[in-house]
Amino acid sequence: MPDFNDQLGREGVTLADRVFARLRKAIVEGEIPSGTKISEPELAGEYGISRGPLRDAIGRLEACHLVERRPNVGARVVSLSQEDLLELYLLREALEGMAARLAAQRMSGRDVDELRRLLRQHQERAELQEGIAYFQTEGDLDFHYRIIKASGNVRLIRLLCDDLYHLMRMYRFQFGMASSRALIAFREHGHIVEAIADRDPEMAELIMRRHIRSSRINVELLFDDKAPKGARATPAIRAANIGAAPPP
Amino acid sequence: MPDFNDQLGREGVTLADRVFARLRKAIVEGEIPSGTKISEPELAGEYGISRGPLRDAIGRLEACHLVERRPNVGARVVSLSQEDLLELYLLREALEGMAARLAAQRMSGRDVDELRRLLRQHQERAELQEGIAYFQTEGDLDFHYRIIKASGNVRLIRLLCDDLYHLMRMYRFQFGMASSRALIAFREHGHIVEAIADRDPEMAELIMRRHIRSSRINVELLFDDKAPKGARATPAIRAANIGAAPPP
DNA sequence: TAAGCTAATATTGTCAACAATCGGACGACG
DNA sequence: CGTCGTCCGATTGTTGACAATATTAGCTTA
Repeated sequence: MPDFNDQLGREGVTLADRVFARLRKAIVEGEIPSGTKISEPELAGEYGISRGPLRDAIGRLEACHLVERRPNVGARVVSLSQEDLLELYLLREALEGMAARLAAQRMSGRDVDELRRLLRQHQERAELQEGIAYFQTEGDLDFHYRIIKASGNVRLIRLLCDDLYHLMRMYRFQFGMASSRALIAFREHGHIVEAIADRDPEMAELIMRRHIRSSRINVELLFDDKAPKGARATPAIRAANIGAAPPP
Repeated sequence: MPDFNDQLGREGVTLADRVFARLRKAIVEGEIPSGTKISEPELAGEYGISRGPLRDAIGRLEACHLVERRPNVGARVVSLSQEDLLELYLLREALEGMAARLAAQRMSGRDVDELRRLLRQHQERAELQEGIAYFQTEGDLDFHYRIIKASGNVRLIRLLCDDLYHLMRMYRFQFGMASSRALIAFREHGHIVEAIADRDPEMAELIMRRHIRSSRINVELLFDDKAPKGARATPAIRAANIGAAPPP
């Protein structure tokens, strides 16, 4: 299980660090719903700190694109949208494809074995739970997480692990996308590992990109099913519209 | 000429916004050298503001990875390294490849014409100045900037235009990489536009990736030349290697 | 009655002072 | 003579109060 909070190895020492981690967790896991207005005095009182560090934390949340801020107005938790999720998948396709390519070039034999072991673990769990829980338990994210780390590109790692993956987790919490693709996804993971073990960067990138693209298409179909017409309201969308500006 | 400061359309209204823009410019253009320690009281006095908004601005600089901060110690302007630049190129290869793909899918005919006109402008300037200044005048960045915007993927746009491109500009200011590749790069730009005009996403992505990869290899060779260990490659040899895709 | 303006209120942005922490210098000890 | 411990100065982190701005409620007027 990846530790998404090890921003700097140790957990934050400063107040702003800690409240940032707490807020991020609360937002990602849906404890603070999408579209909620962030009241500085209220939160400051709740966390028992002053507004200074809190503003700092909110600033970092804004940098992660978890809240949106308008000058002299305030910050709101981002509203998740289908379009944004699809855009996110395109980013992942490009970036993680590159990560897989680099991993195939630079990963050590030991780490490949480690990766194989991880997959075996997943297989056991997946068989036990008949596949449905592969995504829910974040085994999927775990696998991707390791590939990214194995790329050795610190900039790529920071970008994906510090920013984008929290967003992915947020989407999963809100849309709860356990899917019929779980078993297929698991097999695709196996193919990726094989390509990496073969030291075939082209192939590793190709499969990884297809893998993520398939996920995106799956989500696309899911949306189309749930929303035959424009006016559908998933829970997240409904929550997002609370207090939000009326659409133009 | 791309406007790298239109973070939110209008220029910042709040103090932190303005000082952030000023600081970013100063850092990118080398006015504040790499590795410099950022003294909060000093800068606050210099800009005539309090430490509050200044800390906010520094926080945003940290989010852009233009400064690095250690708790209870302070912030320093990032030190540019060859490895980091090469990593940056890999990111660009992945992301701008995707941008070119999307642009080929979604760009309007009018915008393609606009892009052609831009290239003609570049050609005139390039012919006048015999190619050397194509990179220096940021015509290159300008072209890439437009492709990215044309992708229509707001997340991709924000990532590349708000963060990575300031870093690229910083590297150009510091390493001054005007190169013999200017004319070749210009021709490659032409090929990219053709692929987009043909509505050939695969091809557009392929060429864009090769284009950026060639730039990376060029920089790599440049570094190797300057490094004392290897034999110096003549410009002819360097030119011969330009654009050659690595064998499969 | 509805639209527009004004004033009150609450929230955000900014400031200056206080507390906590780090880096370096000096001196003591092995 | 080198190394460790301690102290001091300076810088950062934090706090509460002040000023500026946006939102909202109420009032006036067509």
